[in-house]
Amino acid sequence: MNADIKSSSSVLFAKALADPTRQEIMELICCRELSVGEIVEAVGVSQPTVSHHLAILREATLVNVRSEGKHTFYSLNQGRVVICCGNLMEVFAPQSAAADNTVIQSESGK
Amino acid sequence: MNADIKSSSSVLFAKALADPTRQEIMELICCRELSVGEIVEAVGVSQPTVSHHLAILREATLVNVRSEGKHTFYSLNQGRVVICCGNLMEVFAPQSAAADNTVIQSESGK
DNA sequence: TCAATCCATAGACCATTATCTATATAATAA
DNA sequence: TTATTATATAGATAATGGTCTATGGATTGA
Repeated sequence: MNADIKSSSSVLFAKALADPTRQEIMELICCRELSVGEIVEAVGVSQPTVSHHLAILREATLVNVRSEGKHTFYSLNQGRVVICCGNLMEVFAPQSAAADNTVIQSESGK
Repeated sequence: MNADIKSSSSVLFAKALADPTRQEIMELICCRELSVGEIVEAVGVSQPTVSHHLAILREATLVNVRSEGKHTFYSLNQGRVVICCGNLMEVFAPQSAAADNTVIQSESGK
């Protein structure tokens, strides 16, 4: 076990969150779909930079993507956030009551 | 609100977790105290590198530190992990049942 | 078909970071 | 005191990462 923590999903998840612009994007699309253009307008960086961040979020399976005509809509995968946070707590807070909470368990096991 | 997400504790937390060596160290000291030398022996990088990683974990208040003679013992701050994960879920998974779990709420409010 | 729009990718550039060696500091032992 | 051990800090180096401009591919409208 624990063969390659380097490519573990926990590291991938943390890396995806380890940038303020990405967290800003995640907040924007947390509870709604936004097109790339709308995200660009909101965060104030260039369109390729936003695409770059979205690619990282995609690779971490943290976003849902939907294409419609010329537009591509992104929304946050909240369930994935819950699963990843649950995994972190299972590994790094096993002695905490929250770490083996049944709600989190059932989410992470789906 | 949301004045400077750049220096937010969520970004600091994610950055602390965004390295495989640091996650390895966190696992090692998750449920016990280890001296710096013991950590060095376990992770296979140089002592200054381990000290560097421990400094980052300290700045994220993710470790408890105790000095005893020549030795310095580190252990993981599990409660902090729970709080930070709870914050992440509140922000990035507000529509999930796990995000406003009472156990997490009481922990993050202490 | 042609032009315009939307988004992704490529490449360059600069900042950050992970790692190392060397050294400083602090505590203990001789 | 002097030597030894344990840890932190400083500085150098190489890799990673965030951002930009330029460009390509796909879709739509004229």
